[in-house]
Amino acid sequence: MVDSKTQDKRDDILDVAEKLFSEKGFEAISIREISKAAEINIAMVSYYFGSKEKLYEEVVNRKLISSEMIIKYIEQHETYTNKLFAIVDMFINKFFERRDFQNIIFREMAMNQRTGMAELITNRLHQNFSVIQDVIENGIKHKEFKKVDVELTVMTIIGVVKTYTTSCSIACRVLKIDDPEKVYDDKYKKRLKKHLKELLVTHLEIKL
Amino acid sequence: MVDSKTQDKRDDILDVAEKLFSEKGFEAISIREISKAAEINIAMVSYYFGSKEKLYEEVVNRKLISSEMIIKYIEQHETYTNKLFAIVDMFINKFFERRDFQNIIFREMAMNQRTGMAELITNRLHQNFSVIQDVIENGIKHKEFKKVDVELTVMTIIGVVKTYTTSCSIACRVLKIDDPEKVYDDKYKKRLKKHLKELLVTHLEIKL
DNA sequence: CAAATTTAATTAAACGTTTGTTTAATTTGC
DNA sequence: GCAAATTAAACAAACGTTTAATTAAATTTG
Repeated sequence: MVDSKTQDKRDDILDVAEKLFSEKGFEAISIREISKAAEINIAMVSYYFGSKEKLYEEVVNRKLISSEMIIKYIEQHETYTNKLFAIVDMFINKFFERRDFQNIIFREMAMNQRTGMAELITNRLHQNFSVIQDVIENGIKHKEFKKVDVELTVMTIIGVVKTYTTSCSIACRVLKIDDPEKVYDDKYKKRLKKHLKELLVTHLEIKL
Repeated sequence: MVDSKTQDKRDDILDVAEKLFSEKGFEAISIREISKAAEINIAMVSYYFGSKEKLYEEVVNRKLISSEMIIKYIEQHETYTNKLFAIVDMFINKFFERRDFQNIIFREMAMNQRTGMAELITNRLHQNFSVIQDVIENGIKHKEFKKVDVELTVMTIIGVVKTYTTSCSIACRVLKIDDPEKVYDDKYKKRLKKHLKELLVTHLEIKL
């Protein structure tokens, strides 16, 4: 069994690494910076994780949303409309609370480096996207939604949320927000949810 | 006056650097890699551009879309609907032909490093977004569009295109495309344009 | 117009840093 | 007293940049 105190230390390092990696990227952050921020010796990263790359893999792996989680989250809702709305809520919530992490994910997606890592992420993301796709497809089949380009509709949902959370400085300017931290206020979270749902209501011709 | 042969060499280096930076990011690419790919001596980068950072700045600067270009492109269209459609066409065209470059831009946006560079990009992007915003706002004012959340609608337009072009591997999986290069086929370009326009038509309640 | 001279382009080698990782010694907790 | 945790120091490799020497091109001169 893993010592709980040791686990805490590991988690500390993972948290710090996640924050730094997300801010500046994998290559731009040195083990020395991570060690300093986590207040540990440089050698401890190799000691705990083996290498910088393996540390990074663990950072990514531990926070990926599982499609099972999404399915469990939406299965309690009756109509496809409500399932879809639940997905919107969930995704925006997750993106807002894990905004640091999302930066890592989508930066990794935009590159073809570290192919193993990219493949892992692609697989997991695709699973998540498939859940959304299924809901929309079933909604169409049951005449709850109008026929649309399902795949691109999925990308639209992700695209809006992703752009909002990963291009914070642009969001600030567009929304005329003075303090970058306010971008993640509840006020704007609600506004984003409202916008995305209205967009889907008209696009899918949902009758409320 | 700058020698045209020298200018060609510079452009060669800029092209190679753009490709490599876009694939793996600024920090992950060394001057030695760039030199090798461009078939020049390592010292030539410093000689031509001063430093790696200044080379990067030039890579970014020379390909940013100017808002003047957008304005000129759309002013020939009469209705706000056609202006908006022209914007959609233009953005998708630009994103498709400059997909390498877009990776750089949005990676830079997601980070807060190199603050000077980020600020430059933010300013330029914001100008471009403002043009779209103006069109939508005026369309609403002239009753051509329904009242919507204009700012988030702008982010939606950008978000879809951006997600499509900068997450190629995900686009492949979602759209069931076997060869990554096909993602940028005309077929899919048309499909994306069609989807985005239909999305806007319903969202803004445009009567065609 | 060719030779001489100056300027620009290009090169290989070396520079000092910083990188990720390892080693071997020391401290800590049980 | 022993194993695990932690440390400081050292490692080779790679980094961006600079240097000083050489070649190529352009300009001036006789």
